[in-house]
Amino acid sequence: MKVNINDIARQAGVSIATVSRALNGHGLVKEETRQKILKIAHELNYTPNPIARGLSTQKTETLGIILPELVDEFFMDLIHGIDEEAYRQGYYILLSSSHSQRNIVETSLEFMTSGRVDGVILMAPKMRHELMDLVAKSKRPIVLLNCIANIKGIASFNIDNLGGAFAITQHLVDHGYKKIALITGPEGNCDAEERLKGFKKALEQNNIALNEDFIIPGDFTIKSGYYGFNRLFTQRNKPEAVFAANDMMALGIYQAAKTMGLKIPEDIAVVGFDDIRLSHYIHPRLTTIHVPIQELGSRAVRYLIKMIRQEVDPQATYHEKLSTGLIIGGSCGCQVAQLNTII
Amino acid sequence: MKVNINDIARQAGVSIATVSRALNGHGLVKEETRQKILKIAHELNYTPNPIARGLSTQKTETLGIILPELVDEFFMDLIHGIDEEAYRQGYYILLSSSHSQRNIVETSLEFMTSGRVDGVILMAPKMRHELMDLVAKSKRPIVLLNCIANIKGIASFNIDNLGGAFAITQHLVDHGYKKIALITGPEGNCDAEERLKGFKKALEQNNIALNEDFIIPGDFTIKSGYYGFNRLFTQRNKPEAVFAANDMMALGIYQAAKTMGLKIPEDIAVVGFDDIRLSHYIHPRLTTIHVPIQELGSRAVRYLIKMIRQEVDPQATYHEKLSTGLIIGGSCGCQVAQLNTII
DNA sequence: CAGAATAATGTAAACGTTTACATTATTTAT
DNA sequence: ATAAATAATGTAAACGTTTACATTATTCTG
Repeated sequence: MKVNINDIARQAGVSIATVSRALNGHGLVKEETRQKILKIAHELNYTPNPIARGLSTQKTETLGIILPELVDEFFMDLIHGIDEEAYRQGYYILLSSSHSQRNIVETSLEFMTSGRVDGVILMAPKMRHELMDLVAKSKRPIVLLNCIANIKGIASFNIDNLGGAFAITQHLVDHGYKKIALITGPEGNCDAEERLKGFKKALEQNNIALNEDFIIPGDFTIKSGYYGFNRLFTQRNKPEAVFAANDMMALGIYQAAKTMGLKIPEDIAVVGFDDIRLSHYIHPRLTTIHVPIQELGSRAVRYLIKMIRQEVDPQATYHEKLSTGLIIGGSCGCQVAQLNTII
Repeated sequence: MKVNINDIARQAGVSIATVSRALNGHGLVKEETRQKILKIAHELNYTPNPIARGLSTQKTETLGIILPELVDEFFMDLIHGIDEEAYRQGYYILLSSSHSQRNIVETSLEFMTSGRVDGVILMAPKMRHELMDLVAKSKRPIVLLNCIANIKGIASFNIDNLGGAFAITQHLVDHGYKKIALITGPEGNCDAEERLKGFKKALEQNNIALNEDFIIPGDFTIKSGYYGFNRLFTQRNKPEAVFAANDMMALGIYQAAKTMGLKIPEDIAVVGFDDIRLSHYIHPRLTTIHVPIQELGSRAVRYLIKMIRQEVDPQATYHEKLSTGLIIGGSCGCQVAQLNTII
């Protein structure tokens, strides 16, 4: 039979309020009484029912995590970071992702109104109006994981896309490349837009004229990298280096280069962005930007819990941009020892 | 101000019990009354508080998912399958994973006793005694995702490791290879043990003597594949084909082969198990066994919900083994068109 | 029309915890 | 010793829903 607080109180010869105070560590309880209660609770394997506690306190110690999809290691790393930090702070993770049967607006609405979660981490690469409305109206703390920065009353976290793209483009420039192309991410995706900005900024700061023919639209898939590179190399004016706005597209470029009989980096230097695991194992190892995804997850959780606990103002405007790191492989032209290659 | 059931009842001029009956669709309610209540609830944006409902019904419509780790695409695919099916059936996912700060026994105990979840999906590659005790004593339905099969009162799901290993070993035999090696998975990991069994069974059924020197222990990492292959090829007696018990180890074999100046499949045929995404992009494409991980997740959820709803006996013994598929690449010696390669 | 059966609704309590405020016990100060 | 202050405990209600069983309303049958 399930033990409840009344059983503990009866056996300890005190009221249920005293049991509650003893177990929760606030309110006055004589130390002697408290020890007695703790001992009995331990003997009877009693822990407070979190559902009842949730109804009483209006807090569930649960965080809602809303993701746009669950398709690659990025999301694994993010969830991993979130899970670790949440656990560390005594929170549970209610996970939800968009798929063919559910969209992100419905899920967001539900999490924000249902009482199941104390706060929400929302990742939506494209922030539609209806979503922004929801976020603005929410009674529950929310942390966004995207480019939205310095908007009144919004807390958001992201990686420094612009800084990373700048760094890797600068690296190509430092190699002496002048004709540098970019295969972009999807239109409307703000990470992609920031990477484009970083690319342009690096060219500008190095007094390299931007050639619009060297900006090819992509969609973060291998295929768009493959076809984008094909397009670049069927143009009259050919680049000497190409920056793929993510590593998957860089893989597509590797494919296309092989098909065309081009050598990397001798004929064409290639760099990517996000340092997926695969990038370690291709030849030459891809030069790319490492992004701290787990840390992104854990920092977002930390701030969200601060808001829930009112340790920071939930209405405050806050933004964090996590810095990225340049990972040197051989694909840009650097001479590196390469042990970890497949072929 | 948060609307509650009393507001709806007052405005509809009925009791809260009638509101509850109307919204939950059971118990008698006059259709006219029901429509009126639904209309008002909709106008006031009322939905029942799930926490209060949970306390009353002792059901939260939440499933606890306990995973041993969150490190690769296997877990992403599994969570994806779980998430989709749970959503389809109106359930939420409370996700928890082991990490440096938490072990699987604690988490299992907590999920089974705390009332936060209606049932649990537990994946533990090594079923320790204390875990088996917990599972046996649990008041909540549990589905295991591992090799435990046909144990009294336990429901479990897994992929057909033995069948897949048999099939891929048979494929090597069909190529005419007689000297076939295996790099195993970790000791005590039952998936690994089943793959070893399938390997042995294929040899036996083809009257090929098992050479113990051709069984090399591995741990599912690239490194153990690399060093395992090195060991195989420093032996006097060398194999003509090697089956890596997972694709990551197969990648390690590719590395080692390159280092040694061996060609795949000309000098040594290589096959793997689990068809990770990376296996599509190496040259030659790895011949491997495809495993339906998303389906594993969704079938486990489906059965768990059946147990929760008492549509099946929660004390019944049940096991499902999901069949695998042979994916032909060039690494075994088959001639295949290979477009999707990196180099 | 009256009684029986069925449909519909309401009342009260349950679920298990937390906590504001009232009450009691103990300690301190004069 | 008495009064005031502080510590400790208890009572009652709250949180928001569900549902067993009682009550009332409506319909059916003889």
